[in-house]
Amino acid sequence: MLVYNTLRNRKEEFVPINPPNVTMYVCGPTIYDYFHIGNGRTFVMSDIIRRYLIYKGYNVKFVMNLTDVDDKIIRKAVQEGVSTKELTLRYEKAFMDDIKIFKMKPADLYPKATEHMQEIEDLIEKLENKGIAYNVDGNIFYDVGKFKGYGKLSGKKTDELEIGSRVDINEEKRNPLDFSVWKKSKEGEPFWESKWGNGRPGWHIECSAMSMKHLGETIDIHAGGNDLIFPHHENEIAQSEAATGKDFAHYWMHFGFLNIDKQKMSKSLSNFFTARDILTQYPAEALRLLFVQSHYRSPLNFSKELIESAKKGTEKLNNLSMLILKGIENKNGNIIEYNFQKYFNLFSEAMDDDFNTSQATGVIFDFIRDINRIISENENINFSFYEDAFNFLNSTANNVLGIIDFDELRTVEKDEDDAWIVEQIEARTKAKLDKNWQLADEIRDVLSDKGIILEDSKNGTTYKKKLI
RNA sequence: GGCGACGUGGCCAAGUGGCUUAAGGCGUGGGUCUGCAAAACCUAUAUUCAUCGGUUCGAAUCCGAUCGUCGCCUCCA
Repeated sequence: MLVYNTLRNRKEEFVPINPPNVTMYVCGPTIYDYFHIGNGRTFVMSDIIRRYLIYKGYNVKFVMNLTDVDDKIIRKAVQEGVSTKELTLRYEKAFMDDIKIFKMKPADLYPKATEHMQEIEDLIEKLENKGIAYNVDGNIFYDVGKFKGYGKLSGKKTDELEIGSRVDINEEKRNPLDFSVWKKSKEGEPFWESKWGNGRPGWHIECSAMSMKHLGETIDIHAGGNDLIFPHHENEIAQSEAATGKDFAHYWMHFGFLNIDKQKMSKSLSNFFTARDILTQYPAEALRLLFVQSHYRSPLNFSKELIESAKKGTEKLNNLSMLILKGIENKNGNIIEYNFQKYFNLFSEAMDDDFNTSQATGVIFDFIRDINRIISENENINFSFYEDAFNFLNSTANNVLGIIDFDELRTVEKDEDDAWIVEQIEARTKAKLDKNWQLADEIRDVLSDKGIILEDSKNGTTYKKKLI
């Protein structure tokens, strides 16, 4: 299995430290607002990578942090006149709700900075003792010059950065590139007591401390959005590796941006859609399909047209899935020979190549066409064929990619199984026999208005529910 | 200024030296089925991969130049 490693800008064979265990850390959201679908792309794709590792038989420990101390949080809390605690709790809850409707598998752990003050303080102390961090009047800075590996992730050379071009130079720092690991608290800001006085941790230190605490000093995979490469991940490496003398993470994975009109979707440009907003208009499967149809490292330009076309694709997946669920009930019928294994192989082949979900999705759709053809060319097919088809789609499209939700389809089928609809269909069938087309169409329209779509076939009329 | 990514059909997108006479999704034209529709299937939709040169028996794929787009170097997924 190949994984693209930002550390060396190339695909590398994936070799976990302690197989079959895999440790994975993903930089999560700052919980001061609803997350947008650009953030959502990162979360969903890391969810899919995790699920594929599980599919491959790995035992994955997956940690995603929630940043709950930071300037933006403080600013917004002041604006709203609430405590930072109250604000972050609110958005933590919203985050949990949103990932649920996005159908992500919950992380094994969602550590928060405010709950790891001791670990953070210990780590800073370690850096200070080694002479890598220095104290200027209660502010602790990391001395970039003391870590010779600085820049190895982002490929930046410290003397080539345009220092001070976009941010004011802080006179307290020895080197303008040095960054805060501990910030002295200002008037009115939340603070934690420490041996250096009251203050709060810098942004990067929390991830170092929490990753090491929950997953170990060296982990397998550390992931996040493309914009975190520098300075966030670069600084995490600097802090962690200077403290331990060990590799911090073996594989660094980064996700491409979701753009709007070719521009990065971001809070500051206010060109974003929140995930919860989009997810009231489209099923999670449609958004997930949109994401997996392109490669996780490529930029993806979001538009109404794209999500609409993804929704159409989802309908195609669901139509066959419903047929399969019904077909499983047929205990008699003709046995069909079919090479399902071929598709499992093609799927793994695609995913093994740096999680090529785009190709893997192509495999799924090839499969769908094949199965649809077989179903339309054969009558009375035995349930074992449907069972095998279900197994393939369930373990790939459902369990790994999350673009089909069989559980939901099953409940939809059940919910709609009410007498009234059946009555209407029977009335329409009778009207059709009487060649009363007008009445038949009327009944169909009434049901359609209620979100029930009828489909006639040789074996009678079936119905399905419209997607949102 | 430095670093990095990218430019494939009407739209999205995989492929990165011969398996590809370029997957898959959406759209569009034609057909099968149907009272009509829907769904599904069949079929047609790029002699071509930004442009121009080069390497090679062979290039969308490698090299060079040019044009264009985006990102990072500030908080950011």
